[in-house]
Amino acid sequence: MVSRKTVARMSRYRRLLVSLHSGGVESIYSHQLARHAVVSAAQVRRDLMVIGYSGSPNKGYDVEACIESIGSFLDGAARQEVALVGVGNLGHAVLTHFVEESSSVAIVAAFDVSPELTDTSIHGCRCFDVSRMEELVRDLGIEIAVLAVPGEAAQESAAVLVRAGVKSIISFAPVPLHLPNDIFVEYMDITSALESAAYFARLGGRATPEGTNGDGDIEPMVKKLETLLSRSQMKLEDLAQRIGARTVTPGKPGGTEVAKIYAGDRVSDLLNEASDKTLLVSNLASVQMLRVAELMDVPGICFVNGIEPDAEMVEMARENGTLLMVSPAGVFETCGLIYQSVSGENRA
Amino acid sequence: MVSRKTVARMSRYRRLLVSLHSGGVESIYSHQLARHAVVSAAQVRRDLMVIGYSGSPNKGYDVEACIESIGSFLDGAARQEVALVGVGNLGHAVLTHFVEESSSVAIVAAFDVSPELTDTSIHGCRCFDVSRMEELVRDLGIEIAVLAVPGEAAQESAAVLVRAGVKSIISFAPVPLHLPNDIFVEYMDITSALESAAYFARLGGRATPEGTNGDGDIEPMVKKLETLLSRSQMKLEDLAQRIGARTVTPGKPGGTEVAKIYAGDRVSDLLNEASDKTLLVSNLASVQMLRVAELMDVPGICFVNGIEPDAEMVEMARENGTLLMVSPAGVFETCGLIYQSVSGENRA
DNA sequence: GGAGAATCGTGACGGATTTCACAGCGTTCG
DNA sequence: CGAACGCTGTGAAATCCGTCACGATTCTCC
Repeated sequence: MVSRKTVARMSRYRRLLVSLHSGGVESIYSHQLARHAVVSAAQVRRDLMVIGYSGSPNKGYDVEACIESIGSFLDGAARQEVALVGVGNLGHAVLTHFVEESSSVAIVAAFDVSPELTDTSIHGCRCFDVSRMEELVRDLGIEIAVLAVPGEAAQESAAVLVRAGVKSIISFAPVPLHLPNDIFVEYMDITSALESAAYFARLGGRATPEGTNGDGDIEPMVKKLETLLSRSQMKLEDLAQRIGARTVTPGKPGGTEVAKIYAGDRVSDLLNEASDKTLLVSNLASVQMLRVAELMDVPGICFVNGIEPDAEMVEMARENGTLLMVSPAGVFETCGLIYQSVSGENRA
Repeated sequence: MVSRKTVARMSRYRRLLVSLHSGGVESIYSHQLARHAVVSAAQVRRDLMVIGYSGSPNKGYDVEACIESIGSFLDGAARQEVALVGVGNLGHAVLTHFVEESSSVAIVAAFDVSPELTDTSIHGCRCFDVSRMEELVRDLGIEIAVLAVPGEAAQESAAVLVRAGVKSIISFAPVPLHLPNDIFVEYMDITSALESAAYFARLGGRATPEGTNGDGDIEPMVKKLETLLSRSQMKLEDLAQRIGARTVTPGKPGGTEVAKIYAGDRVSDLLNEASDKTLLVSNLASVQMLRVAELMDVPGICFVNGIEPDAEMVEMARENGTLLMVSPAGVFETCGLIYQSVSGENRA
C-alpha cells in the first residue's frame, strides 16, 4: 500500500522531470531531483524504490525512463475522466487549470445549478444541470469528482456523487464530508490553509525545535557554497529564470552545470579563479571579458544592471556555446538572489 | 511546537463550532465534535489539550468558550492581512471566498501583471500592479500571501514576497518553491490532488505507460528586483559580524549606516554608483580603490578572499574614518551572505 | 451521601513516515 | 590494476502522529 503523501510526491516528481527533460536533461541524481522537489534525497530514493524504478549508481536516474515509470504507476490504462461540480469562479479556475495542464486525467463534464450555464461549453467542457448529475456520472463511468460548490451544498453533492459511483473526491468546500471510508477525499481547504498560514506567520522565528536560540552571538556561517552548487547541478537556464535574468544566448545543449560563481571585473582574477564550471557575474560587458571567458571555458556569463551585450559579443558567445544572460539588478543583488536560490534548499 | 496538521484541524474545529453555536448548541462532547469533523474523539481531546482548553467531564466543552480559546490560539492580536498575487480566475475565486468567510485574516491587496486590472477594485479589494508589490507588501507589513499565479511566475513572485517580509505563503502553483526554510509554505496543488485522486480511484487497476505532454505556457510575470536593503538600517559593524568578516579599521563613531552595496572592481563604475551610504565589496585591495572610495565618501569597504590591505591602506582608511573589513569568502559568497542577512531581517 | 455513569486529560503505545547509514557497484584516475 | 569516489538501494533507527486505555472528575440518582 502506497501512502497518500508518496503518491502526491510522485506526481510532483513527474512534473519536474518532464520539465527538466524538455530542458534537455537526460539523467539526474537523487539529490538533484530532491533539490528541485524540495525534499530530501533519501526521500526521493525511497519513493522511487516504492514504484520499483531503479537508477544506475553512476548515471543516476534516466529521466525519460523514470517519467515512464512514474506514469505506469500513477496513470491508468485509459484516461481517467473527472466531473466538476460547481462552476463558479473556482470551477472556472479549475477548468482553465486543466486546459493548461494536459495529463492523463481530464475534466469531461461540469455541473451547476444555474440554469443559464446549462448546456453551455466552458473551456471546451460541457456544462449540465445538477439534476442530471447522478445519471450522467454513472453512465459515463466517472470515478473522480472535483467539488467546487458552497459548503452548504457540499455534503449532499458528495453523497450523490458517491451514489453514482465516484471513488475519489477533491473538495474545495470548507466542510468535512461524511462518506464511506473507502472513498478517497482530498480537502483543498483555503480557509484552513489561510488560518494555518496566519498562525505560522505569527510564530515567525520561534518555530525551531530548540527553545532559546535567538540572540547572543551571531555565528558567521560561510557555507561551502561550492559543494552546495556542485551538488545541486543548477542548470544555468534554471538559474536565469530564478533570478529574473534574460538569457541572450543559449548554453551548450543538455544544460550547463555550474559549481562556482565568480563575481568581479578583473580579468586577471578571472584567469586564476575561473573553471569550466564557473558562472561569471560581471559589471563589465566587454569583448575582452568574453574572450577570457572563452579561453577559460567558462560556460556562462551574467551581465548586470540590464546591460545588453552588443551584437559582436552575442555572436561570439553563440559560436562558442557560452550562455549569456542579463540580470536587471546589480552584482550584489544578483549574487544575493543566486545565493538564496542555492542555499534555500535545506529541507526542514 | 504545534504541528501543521493540528493547526489545520483547529481551524476546522472552530468553523464547525461556530456553525453549531449559531445553531444553538452550547456545549459539546469530544465524540460529537469528532463526528462532525470526521476525526477520532481522542484526536479532538488531544488537540484541545494542546491549546490548553479544558472541558468539563460532564458537560463536555463549552462551545462559546472553546471558540474563544481556539481564537486566542489561532488568531493574532490584530487582524492579519493577506496579499493576493495573481488575479485570474483562481484569484477571483479566492477573493470571493473571503467575502463569504469573515475571519481574523483578510485579503487587503491584490497584485497582477495585467494593466487593465491595475487600480480596479475586486470584491472590495484593491488591485495593484506587481511592480509595486514589494514596496506595498513591505510598507503594509503584510506577512501572508496567496500565490495564484502561473507556475512560471511562482518562484519569482515568492522570492519577492519573502524579501518584502512575507512569512507564510499559500501557493496554488504546481511548482515547489525554493525558499528559506523558516518560511511556511502550504501547497494547494490541484494537479497533484487530481492525480492522487485518480490513483486511489483506481486501486488495483492495470496501467500502461503514457506519453505525457508537458506544461502549458503562460505569460511570465514582470520581474523586478531592486530596492533591497533600503530600510534595513543595518550597521556596518553588525554586518561584518554576521558575515564572518574581520573589521580592520573602525568606521565613524556611532555606527555607519548602509543603504546600498556595490560589488565590483571597476573604478569608473564606483564613481557613478557609490554614495555616502554604499558599502563597497571588491576583489581589488589597492590604494587606488581606497582613494576613490574616500573621494566618494564611501563609508566602508569589504575586501574578499581574506586579502589583507597593506599598512599604507590601513593607515589611510583609519585617517579617513573608512571602515575596512576583510571577508574570508569571495565576492559571490560575501554578497550572498549579506543579502541573506538583510532579506531575512526579522529574526533569522 | 454514596454509588454509578459518563467524560475529560494524559501517559503509554503503535503504526506510519522520514532519515540515517552503509553495503554494493560502476567509473575514474593514478 | 587497484584504490578512491560517488551514487543507488535498503535495513535500521528515529521521529511524528494518532489511538488506546485508564485514573480523575463531575453530575445524577437513589
